Amino acid sequence: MKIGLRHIRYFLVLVEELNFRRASEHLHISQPALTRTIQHLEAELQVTLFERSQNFVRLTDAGRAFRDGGRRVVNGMEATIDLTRRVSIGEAGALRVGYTDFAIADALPELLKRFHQKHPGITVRPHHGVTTSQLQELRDDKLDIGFVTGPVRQPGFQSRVVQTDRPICIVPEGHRLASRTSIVLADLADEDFVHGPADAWAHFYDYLFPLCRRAGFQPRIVQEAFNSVGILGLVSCGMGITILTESIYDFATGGLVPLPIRDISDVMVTEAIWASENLRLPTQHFVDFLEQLDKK
Amino acid sequence: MKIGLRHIRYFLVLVEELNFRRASEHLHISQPALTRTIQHLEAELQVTLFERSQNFVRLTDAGRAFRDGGRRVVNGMEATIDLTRRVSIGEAGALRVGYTDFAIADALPELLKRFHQKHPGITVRPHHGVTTSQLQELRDDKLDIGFVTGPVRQPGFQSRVVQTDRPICIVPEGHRLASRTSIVLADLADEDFVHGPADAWAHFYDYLFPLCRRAGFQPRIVQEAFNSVGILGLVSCGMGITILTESIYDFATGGLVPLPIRDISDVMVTEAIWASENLRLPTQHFVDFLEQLDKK
DNA sequence: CTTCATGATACCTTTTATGCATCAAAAACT
DNA sequence: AGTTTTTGATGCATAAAAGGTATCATGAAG
Repeated sequence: MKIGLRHIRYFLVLVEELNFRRASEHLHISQPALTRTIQHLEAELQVTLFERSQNFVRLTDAGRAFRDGGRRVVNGMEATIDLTRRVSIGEAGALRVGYTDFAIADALPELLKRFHQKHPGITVRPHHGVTTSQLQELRDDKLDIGFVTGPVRQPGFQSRVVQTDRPICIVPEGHRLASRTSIVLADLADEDFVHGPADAWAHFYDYLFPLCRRAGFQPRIVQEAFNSVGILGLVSCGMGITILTESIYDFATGGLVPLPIRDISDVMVTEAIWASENLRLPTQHFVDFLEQLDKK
Repeated sequence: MKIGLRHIRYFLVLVEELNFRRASEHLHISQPALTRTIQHLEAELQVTLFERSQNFVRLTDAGRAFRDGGRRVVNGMEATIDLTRRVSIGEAGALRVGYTDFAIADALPELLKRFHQKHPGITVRPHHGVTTSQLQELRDDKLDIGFVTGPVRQPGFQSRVVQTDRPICIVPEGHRLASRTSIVLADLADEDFVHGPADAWAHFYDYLFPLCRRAGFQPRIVQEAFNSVGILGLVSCGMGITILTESIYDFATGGLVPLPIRDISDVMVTEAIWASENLRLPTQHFVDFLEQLDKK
């Protein structure tokens, strides 16, 4: 015979009552049934849990230890059952969200905050990553939703624009262009650029390079940093200039000058992307949430 | 029907194997029995835990939640059973130990350290208190062992001397006696004394006052502090002098001068005291431990 | 000295769990 | 293409566990 949750539940009620008959009534069973269940429990444990006499029933030291542990077990079981049910109806769960520097600097924080208000049981697990790595993680089912630099067209996946940014040029204080109020792209033809590695930042380059080519030059990238904070850092110590978005510039600590670029009309888009089929419930909730944003 | 630990154990094995037949062999039951148990579990939870087909068995999101919670429950149950058994044979448990300033300043730390080495499963719960309050707590079964200022003779309790201290006089730097290398009690006849409250420190007074009376004076107590640290503090700011033990003087931070008292031959004893009957197992272990100290 | 309340035991019934035989469907093999 | 094997599910009979009723022994209260 093995110890089951039934034994523990009966035991805990008896601990409260310290009287077999009253405890058995509370449990809606007969008194002999309770007596035998406690006997079986003690036999299986090889431990006396109660001192009994006709006058009193009281816990032994070992009984107290079993009471404390038993309560934890029963509470843990109830919590587990509750959580499992909530997960099964999508009221609880985890959502793995990928994001780029561009997304986290602008729309994403507010978006996640509102999603959390609507679905407080769903834990958002943020995964930082560039567009290419997020797309791979989506295909590998390591990620539920990606926030990536668009436009992306991935077979089996759907996407939706959540953010548009007009790129700006960022130069260090004291730079020859720092006193200008705005520029055109051609002004940057002979500048040194600071940016991210070509493989990781491929999607941003796909957006930026054609614009420069149209303006008649190929940007000369002389320094690479692994994220936008690093890029801004290198710019501020005079290693070169860069083109990023205004929201990212807002994170800079100083020593930098933002310059609007008059002849860029194309915006840079950040898209949410997710699998078109077999969505997990938290993902489905997030997609519904994104779609409701349009209606409001 | 209710969920029992059996359901969870079977479920967890199936989670490991993800194959009903193999899991049933591992459990030493037939495959239909396992299928039924999992069906009952899912019916009771009203949750699908596994996606099944003839080709594969895999967990749902809810199944993963139940797996994590179920593991905690089963581990908690096993730990509880183990702890309960250990408590019942006295291998684990709690020992409520009372101690005075005199005890904790000298013998007790080493004693408790060695006891813990011998019985690592027993947690010592220290309760600071003066002799009188410890005796009350022993009678009320709030304490298993007291370390008190002796001699005490309490009906139904046994005691054993664990520490003897020769009292010394402690005066502040710059005091008229501070340059002496030792004194006799009569030197203190006209001094102001700092000590603890009469009710709480009754046992110490019972030891000290007769000595002073024999030396021909009644100590004049002008300041009271609640513990020995407070007494030493008041002495060091010149409020008076005191008589305590050398081990307590060792805790002083400075500004004090210790003076041996040549004409005190009676030592001050600290005793361990415990009930003579119906000892809890940890208490019995401690008493046995104290008795083994003599043999070594 | 009786009455009452307690926890334990004996005996029987109901409920639950299990094993065996078997099925339908898909995969693996010939 | 056809056969064999493997998978999880189901029907039915059996074993084991849990429960109920009646009753006992013991100590407390009246």
